[in-house]
Amino acid sequence: MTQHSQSHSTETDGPVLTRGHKKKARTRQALVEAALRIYAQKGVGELQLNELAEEAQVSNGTVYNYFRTREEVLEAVGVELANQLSQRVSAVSIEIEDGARRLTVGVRMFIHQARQDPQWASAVVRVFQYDRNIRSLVASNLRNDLRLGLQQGLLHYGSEDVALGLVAFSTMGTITAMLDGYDSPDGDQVLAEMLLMGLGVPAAKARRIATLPLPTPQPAAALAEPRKRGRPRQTGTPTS
Amino acid sequence: MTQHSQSHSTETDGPVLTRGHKKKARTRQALVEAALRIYAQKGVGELQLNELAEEAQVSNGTVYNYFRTREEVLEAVGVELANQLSQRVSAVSIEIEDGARRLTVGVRMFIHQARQDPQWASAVVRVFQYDRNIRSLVASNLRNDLRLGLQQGLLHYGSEDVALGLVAFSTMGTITAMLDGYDSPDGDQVLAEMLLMGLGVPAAKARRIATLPLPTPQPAAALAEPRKRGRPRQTGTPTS
Amino acid sequence: MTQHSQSHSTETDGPVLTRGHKKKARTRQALVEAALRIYAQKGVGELQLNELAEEAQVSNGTVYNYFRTREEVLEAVGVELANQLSQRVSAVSIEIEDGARRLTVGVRMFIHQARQDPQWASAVVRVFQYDRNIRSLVASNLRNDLRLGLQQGLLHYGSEDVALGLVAFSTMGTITAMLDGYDSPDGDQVLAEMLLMGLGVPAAKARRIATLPLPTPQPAAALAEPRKRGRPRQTGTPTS
Amino acid sequence: MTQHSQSHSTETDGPVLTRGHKKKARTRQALVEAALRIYAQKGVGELQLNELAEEAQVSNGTVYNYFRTREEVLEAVGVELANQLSQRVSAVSIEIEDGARRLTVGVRMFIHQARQDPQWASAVVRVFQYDRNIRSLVASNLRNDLRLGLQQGLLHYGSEDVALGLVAFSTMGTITAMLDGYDSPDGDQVLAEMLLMGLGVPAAKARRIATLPLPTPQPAAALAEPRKRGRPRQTGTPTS
DNA sequence: AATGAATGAGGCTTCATTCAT
DNA sequence: GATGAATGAAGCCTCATTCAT
Repeated sequence: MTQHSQSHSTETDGPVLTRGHKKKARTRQALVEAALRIYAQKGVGELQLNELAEEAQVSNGTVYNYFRTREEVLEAVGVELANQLSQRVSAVSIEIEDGARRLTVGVRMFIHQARQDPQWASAVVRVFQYDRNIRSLVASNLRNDLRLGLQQGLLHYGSEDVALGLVAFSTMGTITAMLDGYDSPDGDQVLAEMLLMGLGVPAAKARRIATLPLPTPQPAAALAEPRKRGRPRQTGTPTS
Repeated sequence: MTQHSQSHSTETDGPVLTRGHKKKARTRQALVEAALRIYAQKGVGELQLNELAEEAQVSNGTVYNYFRTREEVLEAVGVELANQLSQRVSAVSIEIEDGARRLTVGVRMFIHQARQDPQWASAVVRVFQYDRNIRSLVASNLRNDLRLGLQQGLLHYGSEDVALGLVAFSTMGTITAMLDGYDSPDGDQVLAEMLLMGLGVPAAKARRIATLPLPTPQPAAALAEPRKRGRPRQTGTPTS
Repeated sequence: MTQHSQSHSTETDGPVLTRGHKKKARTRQALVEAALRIYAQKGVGELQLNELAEEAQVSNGTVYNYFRTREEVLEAVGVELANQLSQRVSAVSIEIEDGARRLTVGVRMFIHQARQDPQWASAVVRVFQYDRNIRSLVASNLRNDLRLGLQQGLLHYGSEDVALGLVAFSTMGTITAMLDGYDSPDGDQVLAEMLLMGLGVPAAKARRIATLPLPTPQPAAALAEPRKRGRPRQTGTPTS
Repeated sequence: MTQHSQSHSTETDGPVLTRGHKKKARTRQALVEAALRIYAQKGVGELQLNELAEEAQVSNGTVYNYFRTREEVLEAVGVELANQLSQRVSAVSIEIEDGARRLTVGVRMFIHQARQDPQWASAVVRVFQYDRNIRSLVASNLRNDLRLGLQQGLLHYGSEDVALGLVAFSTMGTITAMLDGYDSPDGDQVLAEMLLMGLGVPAAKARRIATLPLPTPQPAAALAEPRKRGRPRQTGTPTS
């Protein structure tokens, strides 16, 4: 009954799948995106399927044509987000050979995109907190850059795991702070510089690398569609 | 007449612990501690009041003699944890005048305690993620040390907010990584060193400061009481 | 364990009971009166024992020193109110020999007192609706007057039961309307006149009887004490 | 899309009853009717939603597809009953031009129906006591007849509000007495005669109007469906 | 596939009652 | 007796899931 058309990923599946009944796959995508919007506002654990259905403009029963269970929705959204992340990051630093710069670019692009699309950023941060698989994925991306920099003699660190944590969590932290209302305009550069220094890059060089212009940004897509119906809501998100 | 007789735990409860008369009011403390244990295992949003009651060995109705609503429990526990944090941190670095060292000691002690009491650590991390008030509190503690180090010419950073995020989130991240299973034995020193370097301390000096022996640790207390009854548990939160 | 000191009735038991420990009996009376105030505001079925305790300025446990169960409280209050009613009514028309006038005076006094003490009136109306024993009591008082009037050739009616209902319910209705906000200044006279006419008294005579001056009113007593303590409520834990 | 599809019952549902498509939406009506049966047995304030669900043969959750809260159920049932009342009354006296007779017919029909369907009567009386909006509605219906009678020179009264209370409450009182076990066979005629006299109609004329034959009665419908499952019941309301 | 009503387990909350001090 | 914390049954309400159309 469910169909599981494997069309996640970020919209890139243009000519894939017999284009006759794209509608079906679109609904699934609409659900996933709606879920991300809800994540952004209320957190992962707070996602409710009737709200999801409403947000995606389908009836509640329809959700079950695409997912067998709530758990499956969470998983699918996690996968989708992971794909988005991989893709956005790798797209941007694909041509860079320098490990330190790859790292820098990744961190800064991430923060940039977060500033442009706070909803997406909020969802990412929350999933990162919620789902250790996502953390693993992010880590494995970073790990490559770190090792590359190490081999190239650009970076120096005592523990790869600690370095990993430093980079990943301080980036997420900067975004969190931004969402909390503490936004420094060139926070991305400042953070990148600090991180490079922390990873053994001399101050002058760190600053130079951290302030290089970024490659052309990606089109964000896929999120930010506002909800249609309903009063201002007030169901969820307690403190944060 | 009814409530909050004894209040905030970590007070030094002067003469005798069991002063008889207010023995009942210690139930509140039992509830808060039970809540922390549950946070540690399942997350903040997953706290359920019947489970809380069971964990604290009281009946469900008793919870409502101390908190009007579930929301109030979350808040009270957040406050409690915030108090614990402030106190532990300030207790440990109270005699240190050097901003860079204060920072270092704080970060390292925190990680140490987390390693000794993973349950407490898990609760702290989760509350930190969940509750922006806790983040604010941690930030304000750190801010003092940062400014001190800056005035003393020991630290150099471009943005206080970013520096704040760097220190706080990478510390929490290191603990999260530890709880995820990535434990580096000297992680605290390594992280401290990286952070100092990131904040402009020369490499050699950073290493020296980061490897100084720590002051005598505090008795952790207050957590780690095991649950008594119940099935093997495993109800909640999937991934994290 | 309970004491059941039979001191209900309306304060008249001056020199009864060894006056040593009147305090005890006073508490019981305080509870009954508090209950009446709550009846007036929320209705009989809505009485809650913790609220009762607060209103009576005792602790919740104390209620159970005087009543074994909530049901017993309701009953005691019903009895008290019945006594009050009998007493007030009979006190006022005790010297009147004319059935029609007795009826008239009873109805009018009742409405008068209701206007002077709306809280008491509200309680009476609600108990009248709730408790058929009270209805019986009121009925039996009225029945005497009706029969008297019939024997004296002053009243004429086809069914005693219907006449009873007419008088009792329209009186309660007038009070209810008053509490609903529809207050006619001399509603008591108007109603009495209508009732007399309905019971076969010629119009002129009805008006004359209905407009006779009333005997001296009773001191109301026993209700209307305001609540003492408390901010606007705030039962729970103030956390901090 | 979710709520109150069919609304207020007593509509004549034109062609076929079971039109298939909106069959589901008739659940609402089942709920309202079930609520009336419970009102009749236990009182308005005593309505419990699990019992309501059982009585209406749906699961408890279903109730919340139609009403957001218990309070909303009470309100909706009140409105429904108000509609039923308006309709029944106006249906019966629609062709009568004489204010006194309209009044008489209304009162008598009401008592008749109450005798035929004591469950419905009990619900009506209880709602009338509980809900001042219902009282207002009844009043506004009566008011028209009273004014008409006044204009026509048939009725004479000093205060419309008092007259209103007299008629309405004595009618409800007669029904209450009937439910209490005091049933006079011609109670409706006797009461009507008394009321007319009370409103200034000469005795002979009053009797003549009060004893005229009534129009054909309405089919009562909508109540009296027995409960299916369950223990012998008897949980609630003690006295009345 | 889509819809939306129905379901019911399970969580939150209240409140009469008990009990130790 | 008086107190007020503790108790737990019972009611309200939510929400993932099922099902008939």
